[in-house]
Amino acid sequence: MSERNTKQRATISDVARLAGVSISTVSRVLNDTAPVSDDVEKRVRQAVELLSYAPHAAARNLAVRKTNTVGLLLPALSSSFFAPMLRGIESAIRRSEYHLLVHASLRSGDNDPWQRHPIGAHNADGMLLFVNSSDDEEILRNYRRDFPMVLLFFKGPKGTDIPYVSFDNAGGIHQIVEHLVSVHGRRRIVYLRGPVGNQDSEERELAYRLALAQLGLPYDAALVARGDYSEQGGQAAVEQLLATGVPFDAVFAGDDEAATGVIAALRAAGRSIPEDIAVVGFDDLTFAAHLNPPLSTVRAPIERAGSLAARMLLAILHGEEVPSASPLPVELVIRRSCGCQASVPAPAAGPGSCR
Amino acid sequence: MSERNTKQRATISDVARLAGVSISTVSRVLNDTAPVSDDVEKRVRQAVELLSYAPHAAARNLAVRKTNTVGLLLPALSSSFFAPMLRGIESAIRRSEYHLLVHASLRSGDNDPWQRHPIGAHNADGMLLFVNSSDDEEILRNYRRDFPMVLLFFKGPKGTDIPYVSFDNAGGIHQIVEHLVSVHGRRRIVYLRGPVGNQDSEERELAYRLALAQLGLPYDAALVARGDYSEQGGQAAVEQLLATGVPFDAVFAGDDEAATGVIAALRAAGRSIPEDIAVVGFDDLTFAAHLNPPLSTVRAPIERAGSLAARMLLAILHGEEVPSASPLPVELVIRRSCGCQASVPAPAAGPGSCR
DNA sequence: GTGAAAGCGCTAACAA
DNA sequence: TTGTTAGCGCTTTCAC
Repeated sequence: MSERNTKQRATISDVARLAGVSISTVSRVLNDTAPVSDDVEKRVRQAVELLSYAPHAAARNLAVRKTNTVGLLLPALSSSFFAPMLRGIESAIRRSEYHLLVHASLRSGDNDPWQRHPIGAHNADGMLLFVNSSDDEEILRNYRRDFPMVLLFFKGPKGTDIPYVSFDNAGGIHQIVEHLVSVHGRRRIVYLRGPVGNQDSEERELAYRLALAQLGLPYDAALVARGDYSEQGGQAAVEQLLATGVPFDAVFAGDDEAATGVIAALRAAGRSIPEDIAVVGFDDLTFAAHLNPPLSTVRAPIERAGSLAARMLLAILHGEEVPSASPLPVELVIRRSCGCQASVPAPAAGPGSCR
Repeated sequence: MSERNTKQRATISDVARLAGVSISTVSRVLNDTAPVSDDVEKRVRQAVELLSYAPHAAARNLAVRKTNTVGLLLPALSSSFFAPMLRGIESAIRRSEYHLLVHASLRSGDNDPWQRHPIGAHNADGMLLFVNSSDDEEILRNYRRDFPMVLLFFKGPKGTDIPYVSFDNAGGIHQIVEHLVSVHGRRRIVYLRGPVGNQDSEERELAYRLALAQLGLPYDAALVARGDYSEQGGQAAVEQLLATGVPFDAVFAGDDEAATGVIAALRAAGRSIPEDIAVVGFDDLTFAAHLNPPLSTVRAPIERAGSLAARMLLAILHGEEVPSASPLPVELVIRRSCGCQASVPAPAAGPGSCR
């Protein structure tokens, strides 16, 4: 039988006793906070090693009034979009002295205090926020307390100036819509929305309308379908569109996941892509290149955005004044679903070119 | 200018003072740990509301000697594999009183103590571990201290009996290999490994060899290629295989990400899939159905595994004895890349059938 | 039903 | 260079 050693965790006093010094001395060598004689330092380090001592974070946090962790609040951990974002955040946080506390908050309105404030000043020094609005109250409260925050892909409640990161939605969308009409002669382009309340989606819709106007194309409200940045959402939206009989020759999905649903629905309905209907997405998630046909889309630097947001938060935590980042540039990625024949992805192709 | 309110966080004493009671009373009503008169309770709750007080986690943790958080250690946050796993873990943790502390530990061997023990008894009550072996020392230390752990997809160091979750690799692989040979007559099937040290990959290789033997096929070491569960790895492996000229008529990739690389490399070399070479994967990640051709694979219940592991850890934290879970059943998913013509995925098709 | 007071393990003055 | 001590904000006996 495995003989488990149930002895308690060693504390700083244990180390001090074993090394024959006071606890403050131990604290000093561990934190390099004051000079200590070589001899003493050696003894302390030996004791630490022997007891495999590790300082208790909660106690330290309490004493220094700092938790050494930053929180991340988002709607879900899964999804192809969050993966690169998380990677960016994690890599930035890892090179700092902070830990990352993550909370995915699908539902809200709970009354358990631990659920109501999953992350806040009580357990983090600052937080990264990706929420679908509606949490304004909580954000404002933190804002008033000067609690460090950085927002991911949305502006905070009005009246606040919380720094945030964002994509240059307008620029990317102008390019891809122009590509669809100038190169492929599409004229009835449906826009597939993201979840209601998603600021990115709203910006993208605006940009879509603007692009249409600039290209001299009429805006038809019937061509705006509601999705939720999910495959099922995209599929359902297209099925409904097909059912109503509104004519269209292209669909611009608010994100790539929705685009895969669009493709599936179109194909199931016997429409060929891109001949009958061109489809394009947004984000350039990892699977986009492997879809059938390979998806033309707008590449958003998601990982970079995550890393940037984290670094902004870190800077704030280090006492710096941090303004919102300017919108991160996106890039047109032309593959086949728009009608181009490029067999190789042609990054940075201008809207007028095709490969 | 926004007029920020820089007042300090309210503490329990502030609440007590405002409510005209002692701090112990406040603690009592907040934790429902002893009867309190209705009147007092009301006053306390009002004060809490007024000050928007939230207990300071570190202080509470210190007092109760419990952190109320569980840690998750994994090699990376991104990747299509971790996404569902994280979702499973998160959803289980969220319905408990615990928080989730995440740490992605790409590199190791660092000497900063915070890096060396990113998660442990100092900041968590238990942990979920997804590591590529080599961290045995740390695991053993925690094990000896009775620190609650649950391992994800690997058995712990020998001599330990740390509970873990796993997939029924053997069963799934037997089915898919048999399908490849019985239905499609493939005889030279390459196995594309995962990262060295990955137990799942080793199990899968063993199962592959066993299946070959049972089907009366010879084992050829030249048909075992090394990958790393990544698209690039799969691509490189196939390119090399092609370069050496070893003949093969199918490739079984250790996971779906590698399979996409395999497909890309094969196609780039002008081989048609599945006519020339059949390819199958493992996991059934979200993109598998959308590949071209749609990927036949073995579906692993990743999200369920994550959730199960988290619930096991929670059970241990609640004082229960928890044995390792029996391997989670996997399921053959036949699409087109194996040579079947099914236009619709046929879940649970037997190895002998094709749609 | 309520309050006083002793810690939880650590850091940071302040002395020596 | 080192030790003593007073907290950090909270829970939890132990009295009352």
